[in-house]
Amino acid sequence: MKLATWNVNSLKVRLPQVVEYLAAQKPDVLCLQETKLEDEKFPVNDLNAVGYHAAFSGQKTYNGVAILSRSVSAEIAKGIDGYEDPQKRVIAATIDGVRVICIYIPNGESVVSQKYQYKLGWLERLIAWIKQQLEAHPRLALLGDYNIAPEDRDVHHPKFWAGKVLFSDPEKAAFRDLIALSLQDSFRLFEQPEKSYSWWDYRLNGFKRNLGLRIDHILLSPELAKQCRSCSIDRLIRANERPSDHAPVIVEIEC
DNA sequence: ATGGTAGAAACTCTA
Repeated sequence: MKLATWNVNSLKVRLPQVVEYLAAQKPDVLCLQETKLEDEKFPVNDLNAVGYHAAFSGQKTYNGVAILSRSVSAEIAKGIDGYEDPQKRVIAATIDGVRVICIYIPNGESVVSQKYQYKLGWLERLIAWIKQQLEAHPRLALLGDYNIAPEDRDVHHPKFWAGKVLFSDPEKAAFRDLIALSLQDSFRLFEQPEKSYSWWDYRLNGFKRNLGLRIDHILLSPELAKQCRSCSIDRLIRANERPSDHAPVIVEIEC
């Protein structure tokens, strides 16, 4: 089983690239973030036509998440249980016996911003909810744009980034809290190239200079981690014409 | 690496 995640930064613009990616990788599941589409405008028919079902939760202009899958998804749930949030950042579904949770963690803007406080509060709610979800679903995968680079090796210039949003101590602590729930960072289960990143700023020629951060992750429950055979970042997707600023991350699970 | 891109939508906000 192949599970992937990709922040597409507008599904309207990126739909042709998503269709191409589905054809190339044939993932069983593809989680999307920043679809930036109201549900009425979600391209269900285009995705059905290439063999994928879609569950989605979107809004105009900002945010928006979706789960595309070859098999029909069950128990679709939107948002974090018991947390009213007008921003569409979470969708979950059970697919082929795996609880797939697609998340778009707030960016936070900067550590002095109100949005950073929203991010930290949001993470607290997420962690409490995932703890419950793990009890209910031992085969669980948490995929998405975390907007957190967990370690120095996930950042092109850790000294420059120290204390900044995406790499501040409270954010890294929240990531460790998720790991402490027994989740494993699938990327680090395997040997990886140095300077592996999943996001590069559109500005400053970030991709060409590999000035990136690894902020897109696939965390797996122990049962799934045991069956995980590979995890990689499809960095070449970032070299497309009119690219998203993120590359997809993909895992193979033996099941 | 201390600038300024990309997307959506409206002339600005978000990332």
